[in-house]
Amino acid sequence: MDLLNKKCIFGAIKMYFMFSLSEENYLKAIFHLQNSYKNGVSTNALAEEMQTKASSVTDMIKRLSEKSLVNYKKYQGVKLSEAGRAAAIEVIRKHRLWEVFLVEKLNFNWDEVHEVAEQLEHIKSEKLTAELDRFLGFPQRDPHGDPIPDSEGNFSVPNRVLLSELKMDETGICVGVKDSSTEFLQYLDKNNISLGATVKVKQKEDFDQSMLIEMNDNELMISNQISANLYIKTT
Amino acid sequence: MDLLNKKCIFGAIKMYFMFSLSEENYLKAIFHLQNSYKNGVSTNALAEEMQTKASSVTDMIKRLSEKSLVNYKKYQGVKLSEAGRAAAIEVIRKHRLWEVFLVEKLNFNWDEVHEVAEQLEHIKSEKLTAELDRFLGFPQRDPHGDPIPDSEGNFSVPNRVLLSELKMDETGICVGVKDSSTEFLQYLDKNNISLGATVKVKQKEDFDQSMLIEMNDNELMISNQISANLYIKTT
DNA sequence: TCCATTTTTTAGTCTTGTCTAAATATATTT
DNA sequence: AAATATATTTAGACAAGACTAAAAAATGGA
Ligand SMILES: [Mn+2]
Ligand SMILES: [Mn+2]
Ligand SMILES: [Mn+2]
Ligand SMILES: [Mn+2]
Repeated sequence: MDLLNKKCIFGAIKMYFMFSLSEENYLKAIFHLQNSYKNGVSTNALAEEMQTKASSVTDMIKRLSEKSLVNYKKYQGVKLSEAGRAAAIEVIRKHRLWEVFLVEKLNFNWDEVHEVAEQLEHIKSEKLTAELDRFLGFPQRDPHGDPIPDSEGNFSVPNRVLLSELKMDETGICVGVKDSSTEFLQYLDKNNISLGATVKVKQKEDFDQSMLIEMNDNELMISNQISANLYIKTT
Repeated sequence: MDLLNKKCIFGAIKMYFMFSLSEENYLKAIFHLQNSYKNGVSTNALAEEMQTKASSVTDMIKRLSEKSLVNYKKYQGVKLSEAGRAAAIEVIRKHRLWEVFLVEKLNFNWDEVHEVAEQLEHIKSEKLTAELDRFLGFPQRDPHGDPIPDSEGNFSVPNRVLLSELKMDETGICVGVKDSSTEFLQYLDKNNISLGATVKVKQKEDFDQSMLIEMNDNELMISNQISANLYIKTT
């Protein structure tokens, strides 16, 4: 092993905790997919998520497995180890903190932050992350309503449901988006749907699940594709 | 040419202005070395600056030359093209803006910012750079007194001399450091030498150029190694 | 159970950026 | 002008991370 010979801006000491940009992205993707793939994330799912080929995924999984960041048995899918989970959460923490920074301090709209945060999340400096967190006032949620892990990796799983699950006449507060794509967020902006606003389901169509909602004294008809991507805290 | 096939977070449009982390670091290094190597930066000088081998430098120079970022003839050293110079200045602009951010907003000391800025300078987002600049109030100098290029790449070459060039009884204001290493900056902190302070040369030793200076009602003996790394604006 | 389809892995190639060792060009002495 | 020393380039190898094509394993009917 010549791990210690690798160049590292922090010197040799922290070597074992440092991962490449690509490794970090895979860890993050596995973390997110583990919600849907409880007993092992499949190679194809990971390839889809990473916008790459299954063979590339297999290669990377082997490397991550070699470093004990994932548990992997051939053809059995992959799961994060404790170390892998911790590394993934650290990257997610940075991603979301930077998103808050971009929106709160640099006049970015919530639909513009993701791709820049994808770059910033890989900056390596414990002090930077800690100070950024403090500078932002230890935010609990990112601009899309997702929880921000603290420096220990702890975060509260938000108590929320999808708007599509609400029944007629139920109300709640819009607290997050499931889809953070530019397209979806721009649709929401255009239709005055924003986090923090109160929603009421005025009508619900059995056939296609489309619903008429009320928001800020405004009525709006939305399809299931929309309501299934909005998180609501019921009141 | 399959430039357009490369993955790029901005899509294909900006391809021709995007360079790899390594390419950017080489461009920056050449830019800095051009001050001392007016008629071409030598391979060895570049290898020394980049902490790598001469053969690796030759390889990279060929790639940069292929992309018209440098002008290169075998054995003749290398010079930045206009495009290469512009790219280098853009990276330096980002580096210095981030250094200001770290010191002004995130409680970093001026001896801690460099290695983090080395990472942040490669983040690609025009909006991010522009907004960071605005957020910081369009600073003219970084924490080490170096000029920050504006969005057009223009910067004022500061009117300053080295403290070592001052004669007995001359005074000035300390406006920058030539060496930004942690070690040097910590020495300065320890001895209460900071940018903005007034200096007076009280004595100068002909033999070794060491000098006795006065700063904030304090007298201090410094060697030539120190005085040759402090920039002074004479008053 | 056996066949067909899908999923996953392997084998071999490519690019970027690095390295060592060897060859060649330039510079400095004598 | 040689001879020597130094600087630079070439040749060949390697690692990370991607790809394509082909092989092998798992899965889901009939
Ligand atoms: Mn995001
Ligand atoms: Mn987000
Ligand atoms: Mn710096
Ligand atoms: Mn600086």
